[in-house]
Amino acid sequence: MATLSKQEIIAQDIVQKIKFKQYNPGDYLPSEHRLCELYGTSRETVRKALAQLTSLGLIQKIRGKGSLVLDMQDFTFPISGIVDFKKRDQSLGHKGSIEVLNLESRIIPDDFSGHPLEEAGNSAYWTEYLRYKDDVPAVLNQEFLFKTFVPEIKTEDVSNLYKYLEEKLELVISYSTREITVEKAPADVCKILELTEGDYVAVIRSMSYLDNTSLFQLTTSYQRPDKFKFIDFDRRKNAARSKKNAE
Amino acid sequence: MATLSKQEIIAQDIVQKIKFKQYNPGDYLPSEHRLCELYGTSRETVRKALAQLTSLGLIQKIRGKGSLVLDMQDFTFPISGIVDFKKRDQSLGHKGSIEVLNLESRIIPDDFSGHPLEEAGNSAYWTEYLRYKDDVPAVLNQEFLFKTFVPEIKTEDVSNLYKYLEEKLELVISYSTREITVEKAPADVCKILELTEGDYVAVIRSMSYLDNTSLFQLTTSYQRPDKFKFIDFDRRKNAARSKKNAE
DNA sequence: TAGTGGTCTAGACCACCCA
DNA sequence: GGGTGGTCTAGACCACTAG
Repeated sequence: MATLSKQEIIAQDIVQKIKFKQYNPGDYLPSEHRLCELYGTSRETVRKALAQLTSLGLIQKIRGKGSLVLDMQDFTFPISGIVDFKKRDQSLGHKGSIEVLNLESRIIPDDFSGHPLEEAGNSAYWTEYLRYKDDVPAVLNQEFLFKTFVPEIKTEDVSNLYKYLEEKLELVISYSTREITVEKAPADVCKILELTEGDYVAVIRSMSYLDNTSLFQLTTSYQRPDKFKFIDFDRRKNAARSKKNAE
Repeated sequence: MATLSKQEIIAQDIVQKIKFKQYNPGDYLPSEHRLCELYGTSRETVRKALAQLTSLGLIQKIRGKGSLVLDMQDFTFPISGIVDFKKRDQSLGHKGSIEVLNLESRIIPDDFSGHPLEEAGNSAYWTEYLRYKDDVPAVLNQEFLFKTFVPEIKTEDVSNLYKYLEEKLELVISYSTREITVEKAPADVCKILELTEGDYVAVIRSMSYLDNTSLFQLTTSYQRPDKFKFIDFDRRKNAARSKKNAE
């Protein structure tokens, strides 16, 4: 069973209400005071819930006025990351949209795709899989999964990797770093993504960590340029608010 | 004068101490209790400061143990965004690394670079500028700045745009949305970035907003593929922690 | 068992917006 | 002036880690 904190419950409830148009873009949410009453909690707890929505870009808090619901129409939930699903999730093409090309044991090499690897020599699973969008091979993923944390994995688990890792292996995935570049596609990648020699691809290299800061996954993802879109919501870290700035 | 909250002061102080190796990757920060004493504040305030560092990817909090300083060596500060400066900031090439090609008044067109524009018809400044990296033209920016918020701007202000907007115009820039794609470069962009016809570029389209949610800036940024790198730190939104998951 | 972080509370005072 | 969000406090109880 899932155990959710009050702030989580409140946050998710408001997210749902935004999603299903109970609160609309341009509206203000009920005031924090009112939300305290509605959920029977203290103000700090409500504020922590609202802080989550703020960092997701769902609301903007305006001092003296309230919490304004933003218009994120163009941003399919979730807000940030690779848009790797069609807007309207057709029933066809949904199933079987991932094809696992390879799954085998390998020792971590000295370097992988430019990653600096302190973990060289460890055992891991190596897997390659292809994701289709609009029935076109759109993304080729190549990755290592460290056996220390993933002792066993089957082909069918790869299609729903995070579900498998979190629910079956009960790993707590915590954070990852990503690096996006644009590069000429290697010949083998070209072939798989049905590109012509010399074409460019977007390359995403990422390292993913558990909550105890252990690296468990190394991924290189080659994205067909015409199928690639990365979206991002960014809040400016207000280094300092100012009245009258003296340089 | 800048007015910083306690949590900001604490956060920045710890950031500095990490930056200057007073706290090192692999170390634990002083406990929250200890930090309360050190800064003379309550625990919630300390925790808000640590929450900032967590979302920046500087630390990882581990229950029962402490706040571990992460190794973000490969991530030049700031953590997320376009890496648009050389690792070691040489004195040459630093000055004059931006060349303003164009600055003029224009009416917002019906669409711009695929942006859906409700603001069509408004007056704005239109500016194009070129950013050099390693003495090569690396990024071409084309953007609109709405005159409602930017009534006046000079060529020299463009080279330090956000400094001008925040310090001189006292605008409070709050958030922005970004979209990254990979596209064939238009002919004029090719010429400016010294690419050959048909080459690809990374394109970043962004919309930037003030703290009252007003859109004030629309940008399209063409990045030479060999000079483009986007880095990102991502925390997994823990939908639910679980003991034993039932489906 | 002692120490750590995770969550929550019921107040308080302030700055801002608006009628 | 009354309502809003921004910040801070001094407690409390819990869950987890470690020796």
